[in-house]
Amino acid sequence: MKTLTIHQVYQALLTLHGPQGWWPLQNLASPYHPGDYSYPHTAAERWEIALGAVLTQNTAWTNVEKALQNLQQQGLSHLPAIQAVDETSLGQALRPAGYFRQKAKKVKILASFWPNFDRQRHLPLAEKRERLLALWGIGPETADSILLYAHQEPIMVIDTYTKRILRALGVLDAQANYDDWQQYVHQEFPRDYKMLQELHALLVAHAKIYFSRQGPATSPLMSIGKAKGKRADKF
DNA sequence: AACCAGGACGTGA
DNA sequence: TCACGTCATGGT
Repeated sequence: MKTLTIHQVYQALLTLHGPQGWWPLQNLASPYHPGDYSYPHTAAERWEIALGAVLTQNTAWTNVEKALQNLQQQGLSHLPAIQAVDETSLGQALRPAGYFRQKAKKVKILASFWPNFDRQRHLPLAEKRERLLALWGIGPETADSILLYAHQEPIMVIDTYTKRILRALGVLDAQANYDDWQQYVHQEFPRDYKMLQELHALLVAHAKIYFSRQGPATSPLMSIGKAKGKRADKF
């Protein structure tokens, strides 16, 4: 079946939605503006991205924002405060983000690991990825989100939205696993962190509008490509 | 009132 | 490996 290339998808989404400019955290000193890929500049900003990557696991970003507001109000935005607070209290602040007991544990583990890891951010990508994956609570998507957005490493994030859109376009079959998806994108798309950030952010923005499980919207991508069906109905 | 949201882990086969 | 249950709050 004839399908769009990843690069064609990227160009189409860029025309449709414009530059996204992730990561969309709110507590940052220097917010991430579309077109500005020099961010993040400071250790505090890199930590906020890592924190947000854990909090948004299978969770709507609006709920993550509420949890981040709680942390700020309770003086728990910075790393030392999170390291000092007990897990139960941290969990209460994280309640709006869901899975609050698990996420409190995950955040405590990541917080103790982060300073040394961030200090060694010049280490090889593969080694850093292994170290992240060795942590309880950090899976492939969270690890790659941290590497791509906090450390500006050229690695693709594969989330449910990415798979949903690319599968609907007939890119890979249903039995592909995370590494299969990632290798495919890496083969077909420039290994450039700025472009990979935009590609992923654009896929998420597009999916929120046109690939929600409830919404009736029909994606313009489906008419550009030759994929059959207006939108994927089962994933 | 079910269903869903930018996953990851533990378990059993 | 891999499918399946579990974790949890807030919006639609």
